Amino acid sequence: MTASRYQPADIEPRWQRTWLEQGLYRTDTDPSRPKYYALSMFPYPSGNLHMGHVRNYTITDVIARVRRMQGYRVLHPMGWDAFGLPAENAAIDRGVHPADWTESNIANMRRQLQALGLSYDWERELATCDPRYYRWTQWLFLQMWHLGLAYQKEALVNWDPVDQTVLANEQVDSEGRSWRSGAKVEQRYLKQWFLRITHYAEELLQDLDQLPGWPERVKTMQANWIGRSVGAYLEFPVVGRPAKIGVFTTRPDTVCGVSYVVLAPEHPLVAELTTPEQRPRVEQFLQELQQLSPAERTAEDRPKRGVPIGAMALNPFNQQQVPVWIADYVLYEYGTGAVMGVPAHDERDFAFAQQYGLPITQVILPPGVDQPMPLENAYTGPGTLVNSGEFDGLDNETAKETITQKAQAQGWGEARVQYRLRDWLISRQRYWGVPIPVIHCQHCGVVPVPEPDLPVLLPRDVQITGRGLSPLAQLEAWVNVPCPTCGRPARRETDTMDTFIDSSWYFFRFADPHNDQAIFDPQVIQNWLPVDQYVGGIEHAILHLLYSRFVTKVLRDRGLIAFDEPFTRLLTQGMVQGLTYKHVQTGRYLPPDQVIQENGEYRDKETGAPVAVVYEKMSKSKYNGVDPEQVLARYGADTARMFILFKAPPEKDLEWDEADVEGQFRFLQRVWRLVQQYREQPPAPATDTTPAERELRRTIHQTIQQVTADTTGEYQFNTAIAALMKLTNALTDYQGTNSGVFDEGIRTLLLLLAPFAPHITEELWHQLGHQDSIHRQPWPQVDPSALVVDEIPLVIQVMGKTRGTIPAPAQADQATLEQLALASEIGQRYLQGKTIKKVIYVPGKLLNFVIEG
RNA sequence: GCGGACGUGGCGGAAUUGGUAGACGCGCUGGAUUUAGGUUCCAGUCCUCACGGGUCAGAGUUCGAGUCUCUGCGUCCGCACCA
Repeated sequence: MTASRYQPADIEPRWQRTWLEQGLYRTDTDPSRPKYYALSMFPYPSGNLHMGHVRNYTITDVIARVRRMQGYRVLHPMGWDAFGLPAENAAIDRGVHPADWTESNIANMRRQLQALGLSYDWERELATCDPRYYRWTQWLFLQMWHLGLAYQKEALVNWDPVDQTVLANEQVDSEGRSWRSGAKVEQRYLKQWFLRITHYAEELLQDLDQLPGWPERVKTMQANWIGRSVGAYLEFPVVGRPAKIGVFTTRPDTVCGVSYVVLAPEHPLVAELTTPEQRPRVEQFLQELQQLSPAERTAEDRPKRGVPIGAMALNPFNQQQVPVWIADYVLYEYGTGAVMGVPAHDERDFAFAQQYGLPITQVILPPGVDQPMPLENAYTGPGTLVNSGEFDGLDNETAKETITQKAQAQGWGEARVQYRLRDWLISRQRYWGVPIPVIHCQHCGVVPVPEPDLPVLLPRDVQITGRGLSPLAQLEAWVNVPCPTCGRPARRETDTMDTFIDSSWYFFRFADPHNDQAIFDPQVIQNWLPVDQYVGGIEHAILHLLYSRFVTKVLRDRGLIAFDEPFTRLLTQGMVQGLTYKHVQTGRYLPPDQVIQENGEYRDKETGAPVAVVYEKMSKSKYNGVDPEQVLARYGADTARMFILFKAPPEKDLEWDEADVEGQFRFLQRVWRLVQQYREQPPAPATDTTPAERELRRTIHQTIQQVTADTTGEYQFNTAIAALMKLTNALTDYQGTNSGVFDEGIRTLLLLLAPFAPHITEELWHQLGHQDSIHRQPWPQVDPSALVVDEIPLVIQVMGKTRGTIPAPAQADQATLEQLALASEIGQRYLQGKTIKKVIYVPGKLLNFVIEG
């Protein structure tokens, strides 16, 4: 037996070693080439790669490899989002230091990534927990501090009473429970650090239009998150007191319909304005609210509750006095934390007024209605003003402007744009994060750590118990420092930063990863950024992607970069789902070995209960995970990559299916055998090109066209691979001799397949006698002349119905083709004796005969 | 409730954007090779014996609709008292 077998376990590690030794994927910095920056969202080093990672990194790797072959200098780096809570949990659960735990996880995952054959430039690797990196995270924070974009304030935060720690909003589920302990979170007032992302709200919204390469869905989510509303700020003086209640409304046109004013329960004016008679009721109400989680309090199906606080407010537009209430449906964090209640024209106010018997005054008449009628629901549509004094008769859109202008002229208010976006709370009372580089001095206040003193190192020797204060706060030796300004005893900030800050600028650092003089050299950034193609999960549609856009704009305003947006194209890949068994009745998940199949039905092995077979996102608790290492051991990296790219388009969810994995393995085997047979075949002397060869050559160049389009335009790796399979089939079916065209076919197949299956193609390329790496070869070019055909199948339609095709000369004109069609069997059958009214001709494609009757 | 996306064979998915629906793969069926095979190869595989009919259902535009418009049904995702 001469033909060797395809054995990925042999060839893959060998080539991975060679590539690394040769520095094959070191970043090409030749400035004469166009740049391409391909980036996957870097992972949290949890210890093991999962299939989601494999999918993400394979996609970006193919893109990077194609661009390299096309002559671009490609930046394709990898690093580690290495700070975060799981490391502290490991310390608590197993007594490992977070740094050691993280380091060994990184080592393992780096090995796993290398086993996938990903073409990273490992010389640019970075980890956010490295002081050489987080020094610049601290520097970035100080820039924001100097710009007034970082500040401290008292804020309501989520407090987990079991874990004794603060949680970020995203770590609390929709029922108000901690993701880790499952405890109901409480609201506490704590002094926290914030970044003023709201300063950029308008620009973050507007610049979404600069991003045609982003999925519409992500842009919509960001726009909703920013939540721009146009309206007015209006002031209601409190009767008998100097205080004024400011409200934000999108409906200034309804101001004469105000029948009460509501403050959020947390509003500072509540204490000041509550009358002695009302105080007991108010305090009881506030206490009741304390018992509820934020999620419970704001649940929409909950009846709205409130109490009057005794004070009256004056509506300056009609001089009416209306009561001031507090109610649970008013959010302190949005707008001014106070609203005007217009029951007739706002659904929430309507419900509230009905419940408490407050007056409902209609001030907008729907079109075609000429006098107020009792309302069954709030009327929120357009109309004409009534009961509004001087504004009666105005259409309500005009009235919005007129009334806002009057408010402004009289000093009662102004036009205002309000955003839903809140400032970014970055304080974390945790150990494994970047220390916030400030010092609190009794005499000088908050003093930033001077830049030469950076980094503020995270001390190694700490007790991590998950109880009590932040671990850093307990390290007296670390906390106590002299004030940088006055030299007197002062204390370090003991909060660390949200890890989303670490990841909001890492893509800059990859361009200049070893710079120890600056966060980066602006020249180098200009040379590589923005990121041309960013790939990651949809779960970051808002958080990471919004934060990164914000930081980019800050750096731009600081004069360090000259562009507005960090990621030109964004691809959000779909989930990888596993075969999942769950009880039909209970929805409980079952391990595969607990399930038996009989007569096509799936049942619980023990109880016989019916079991549903579905695909769901892979997770330990669902017993549906597939370990990448096992797949690699069994089929090799090339098969895993091919499967994951072929099974579904990149944005769609992907169902892991062992049978399809084997299908890909079979395909690579076919390619292997094809090349082995080709090697054994003696080369034939040159002859005239046969029709079969012309046909094959056309297939070759159609494949080049298809694969090129699918890997550089709209990413459709599944159809690219389908085209490669077709080419393989065509080469296998080719009955001719070992001709020049066949040579071209084999060579082109390997070159086009190389970005997808880098190992087998490299091996076969060398077996064919090439010395240089296939991954350094230029990308095949389409020869337009190869696509030209002599004869086409012309589609014949009658009245729009396809009746078949006839072979026709490609160059023939319409009249000739019509003659051919009429003379053909199809023409005889369907057109004989009919009157042809009209003929539609699509050049090179079809003839459609429109006939009488 | 609001916003977005989507509905194509037994399954995953194709269809140059208005021009032969079902590429490619999985699965399945039959055959061949093999000591054997969960190997490989060959043939077939939308439905129908056929005429024909088919892209969730219904209507519309068009010579022609999976593709465009409207209505309905269904699925998925995001937001959810944001004034």
